[in-house]
Amino acid sequence: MGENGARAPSIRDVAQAAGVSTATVSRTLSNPDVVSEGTREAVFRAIRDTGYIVNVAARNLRKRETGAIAVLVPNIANPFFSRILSGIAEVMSEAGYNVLITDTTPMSLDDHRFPEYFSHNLTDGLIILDGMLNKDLLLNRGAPEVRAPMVFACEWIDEVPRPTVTVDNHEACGIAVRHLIDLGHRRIGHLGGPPDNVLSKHRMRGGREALHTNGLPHRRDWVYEGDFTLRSGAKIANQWLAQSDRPTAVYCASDEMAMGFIAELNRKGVRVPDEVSVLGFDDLEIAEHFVPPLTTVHQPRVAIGRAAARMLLERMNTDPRERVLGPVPRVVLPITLVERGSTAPPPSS
Amino acid sequence: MGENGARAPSIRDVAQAAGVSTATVSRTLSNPDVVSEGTREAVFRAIRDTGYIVNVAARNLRKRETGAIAVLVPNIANPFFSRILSGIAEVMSEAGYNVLITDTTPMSLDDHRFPEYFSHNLTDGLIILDGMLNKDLLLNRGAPEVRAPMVFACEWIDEVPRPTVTVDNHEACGIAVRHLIDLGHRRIGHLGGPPDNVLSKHRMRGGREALHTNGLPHRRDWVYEGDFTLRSGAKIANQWLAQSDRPTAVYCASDEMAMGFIAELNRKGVRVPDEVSVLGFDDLEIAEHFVPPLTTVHQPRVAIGRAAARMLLERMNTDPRERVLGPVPRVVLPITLVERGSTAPPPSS
DNA sequence: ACGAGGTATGTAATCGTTTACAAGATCCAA
DNA sequence: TTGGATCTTGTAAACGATTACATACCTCGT
Repeated sequence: MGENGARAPSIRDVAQAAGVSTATVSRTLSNPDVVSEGTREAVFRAIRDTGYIVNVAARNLRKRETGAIAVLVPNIANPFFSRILSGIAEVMSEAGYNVLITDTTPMSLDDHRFPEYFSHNLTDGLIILDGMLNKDLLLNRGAPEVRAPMVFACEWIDEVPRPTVTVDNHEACGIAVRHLIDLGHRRIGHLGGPPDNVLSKHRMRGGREALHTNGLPHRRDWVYEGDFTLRSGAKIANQWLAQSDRPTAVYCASDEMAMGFIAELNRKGVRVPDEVSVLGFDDLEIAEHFVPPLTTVHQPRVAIGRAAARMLLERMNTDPRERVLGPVPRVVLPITLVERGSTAPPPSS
Repeated sequence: MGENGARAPSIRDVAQAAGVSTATVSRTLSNPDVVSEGTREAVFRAIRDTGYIVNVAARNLRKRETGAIAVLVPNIANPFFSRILSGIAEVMSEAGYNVLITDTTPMSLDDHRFPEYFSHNLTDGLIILDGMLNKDLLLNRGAPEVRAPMVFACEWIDEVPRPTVTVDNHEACGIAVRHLIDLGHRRIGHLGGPPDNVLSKHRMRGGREALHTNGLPHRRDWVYEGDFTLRSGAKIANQWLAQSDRPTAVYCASDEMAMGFIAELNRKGVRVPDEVSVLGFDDLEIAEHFVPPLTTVHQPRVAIGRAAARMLLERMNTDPRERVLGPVPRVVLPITLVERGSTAPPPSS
């Protein structure tokens, strides 16, 4: 690697240039008030002259903290996460922390580099948005009280008991289904996410129970397996079209699937909501601007981010022993159904 | 902070448990082949038993490299960036690097924490997707040969001479406008991005020149100022509606604006492309699934990410002196127009 | 004039690794 | 048996900051 003699100026160079000790330089930087005015000026001038930037690695090593947290996102391509990240960034940067985002998808690193994230010296804490991480990696890594505290948001892993911020996915889908029933639908299907995903499971079950409660059938051939993406929504549209006996309404595990579904139907000349009602989940920015505007379950995404950040902050400030022994807080944020244009009474047929 | 006696096991603990020196442990980890089989096993066992995780801060300090790069994104909420990030992550993790993403929006850090990113000890390199960063912060920070190499992608800053990966925005908008002209449009408007953004400028000018070349007017009241977002597209729709003398086609500086524009018109009962043609820019995932499917300028986003990553890798491997003295490479990737359903001949009126 | 109390600075240990160098062991050819 | 190679391991010096502690210098009341 391009190693040659040149080195970035260190605190020593600054000290020398300012005619003081390194301790004084350090103090000037971290606590300007304790040094005399003359010294302070000399040090700042020396910093400017030398072009000094603190060596973060050295500081982190010595202080045993980094001033940064990491967010592990399953898929940055999913616009769902962006607002959550905003919420996190907002609270965290106010608290003086840097926020580093990592996509867990390309993590072939998994076994190698991954554990280092938990080592309390790359970051001071972790917010995990990915419920599919290897749980052994998360657990079997030495005493938890010496590891960086972590909290789950949105998704979680049942076997890993950590603080969690979620919405009531179960309840949400109950509300969604009830909305469709209120519109007069009796034949209700579901576009689900990947079957091994926690959210998929809860969303599926929530709807199923609501159907049961209302004496409606939960038909196997009316639940379609997708993966939260636009593309899978479009694919399911074709499955739906191919059926002779179809639901008149579907509720989806994500807005993207709902939109992919609608777009593909549109292309095939089937109008939403005239011929079939579609109900989304997430309330992405675009949902309101889609054609037709999407009826969907609104998740308070910024609030989720903020809550997760605040919870992490709190965990980072509690004694590790207590953190391990104490209860595991869980906060559940309220969702709301926002009715727009993609749902309507079933075709009178 | 929750500091108590407990400490994560260090390499010393492992060495003791395995009955070897710390040097041997270190070697076992970084280069297993040089130690004898017995030792290797003992060390690995000790690592397992103690739950040891390497202290990244200490390693970074000593090795003077971090094995990570940072990507500075202006706004993660913008789905445009996601595929670029995938491209970057792909080649970077293959090269053994971690990718850390930071949103520059909430960077009140700006003056304080920000420069540390350039200090070659938080990351080994930088990919900057934000052309609005403070250029003084980027430049006036000591000798460039001791700072982390950086490359721009998508956006850039003229005053900061660094390698760049872009598309020909100017040309792209020429093609866009020509497409509209070919369809028969003579009254062509533009939804632009923030006026101080590099991309906005180039996209605007490219279209204007094509209009000139074809003897068509570039009317001030037909260029609308937005900020790349859905919301601004919707706002502009209302401006358009309020005009008595309107363009019959608009080309937009982003897909989001195009979609916001279309959705708002739709809500007001104006159909696209029947009454007005709309041409986007970016070719987001959703563009194809929008109703109507968006005609738009396709940016090879994954390729952009890959190219930027490869370029950074190359810069990180060239001698710092040479890097500073040598030429500044620029790669321009080809764009294509993808014709879908949001453009059509003007209303016959 | 003296000591207490306060302020400003310096000295030096420390954080947990990596690695140049030295040294001990083993092996084999002469 | 001896003298290199070759392998394996240990010793100890970095890396560049922070901070507990010591020290020197003032100020001021008595």
